[in-house]
Amino acid sequence: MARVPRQKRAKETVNAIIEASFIAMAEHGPAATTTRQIADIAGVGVGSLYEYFDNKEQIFEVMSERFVADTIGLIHPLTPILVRKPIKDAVRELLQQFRDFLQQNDGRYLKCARHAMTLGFEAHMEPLQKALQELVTQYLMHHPETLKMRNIPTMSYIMINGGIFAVVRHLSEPAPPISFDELVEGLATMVGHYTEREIALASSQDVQSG
Amino acid sequence: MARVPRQKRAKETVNAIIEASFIAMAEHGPAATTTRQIADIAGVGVGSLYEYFDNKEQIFEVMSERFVADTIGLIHPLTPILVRKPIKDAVRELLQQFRDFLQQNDGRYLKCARHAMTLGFEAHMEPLQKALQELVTQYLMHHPETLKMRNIPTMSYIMINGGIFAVVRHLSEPAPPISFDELVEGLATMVGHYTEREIALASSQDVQSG
DNA sequence: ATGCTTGTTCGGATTCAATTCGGAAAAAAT
DNA sequence: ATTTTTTCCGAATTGAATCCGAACAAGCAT
Repeated sequence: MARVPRQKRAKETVNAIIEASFIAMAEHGPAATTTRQIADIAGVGVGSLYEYFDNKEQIFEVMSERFVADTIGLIHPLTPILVRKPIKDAVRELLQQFRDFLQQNDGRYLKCARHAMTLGFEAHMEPLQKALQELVTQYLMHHPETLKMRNIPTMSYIMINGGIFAVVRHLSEPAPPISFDELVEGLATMVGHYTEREIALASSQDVQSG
Repeated sequence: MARVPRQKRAKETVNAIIEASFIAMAEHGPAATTTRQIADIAGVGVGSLYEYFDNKEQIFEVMSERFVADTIGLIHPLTPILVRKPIKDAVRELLQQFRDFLQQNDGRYLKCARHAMTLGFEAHMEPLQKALQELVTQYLMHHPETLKMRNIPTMSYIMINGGIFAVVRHLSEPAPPISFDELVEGLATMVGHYTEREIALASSQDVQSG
């Protein structure tokens, strides 16, 4: 941001701009969204955009940041609930909540997420990654038997990255070959089987070595 | 394309433009790549770009198509070799080949894949998806016991999409939390455990119902 | 209230990249 | 050699992004 809004009026302007960006973006996609459209929807002059944002790209960046922050806001309060559930239920619950989250506000987030990759939202994904990492860690602590698994960092890396992309990609497809529910079930099964198999292996190791 | 190149000279021009796009794109990213840069690198006038491409976006589209076609060119001849291997070996081999492929030409493909999402290259990914689907199908046919698994379409969807993204993302990260070998091993293990568990489940079903 | 300073808004002017266009040069066809 | 087709180009056009300075509002001391 070129400048920080000090007065209430200015803060409202900044907010209106971001809101307008979500709307314009959801409607036209990022490439076809012009500064004039954003300004018109926000009800401000074009020049005002540049008071608080260096350029159009930065507006989208702030949008992505807000999206990521809101997603974390979804995950964080969910954590204590998820860690009590069996792993497959936890995965299912998380993904269904995520879907509902994307579909609120007339699917605004969904439409943005669809185009989100079209922007550099990967860059802002790190906090989300951290939040999910934290969720995994919490989960493992509540289920000591899962700590027997090997390669926990590797597997959580795969599940988090692979999971995010599989979901976003699915949402981006106009005619996905499988339903969202099938995707959710598949991811839950995948995670479930992996942990079961690893725990079984760890137990047999115990028998052999101890 | 606005026009089709008929003479050899013209075909060379088109090729030079695409090559130049790869180079410019790898260096500056898609947003910062200008038509003038492409033209300069290709050694042609700006006007020439528009002889064979409707606009800049279309140049990127053709690039994406070439990238996808080249990737398929990697996978296709690999298929008969992979289908004979145990599943974990097949996954390892495929991923290592894919990494080498992305890193050739000074990482040109990798850099493009990194920004690829920034373009609409997802749109052109379908043939790649098909090729991988075909690989999975071939594999299943060569290993009849795996056909007992449930939800094969769902699981291949997850593995293909999740796998591609995990690899591209990992290779793009400046300081990844795990090594590439660990990632490969993790993905191989994940796939391996899943199939083992599913096959075991299917067998116990057989016992119960038959 | 009044004058002063700081913050805010705006839209015309400017800049810059994408795209167009018309004619010159090269290749092919006659 | 001449005509026709294909190719190439870069100056001119266009339109969106960005800048800027005047006009307007808010805060604040006197």
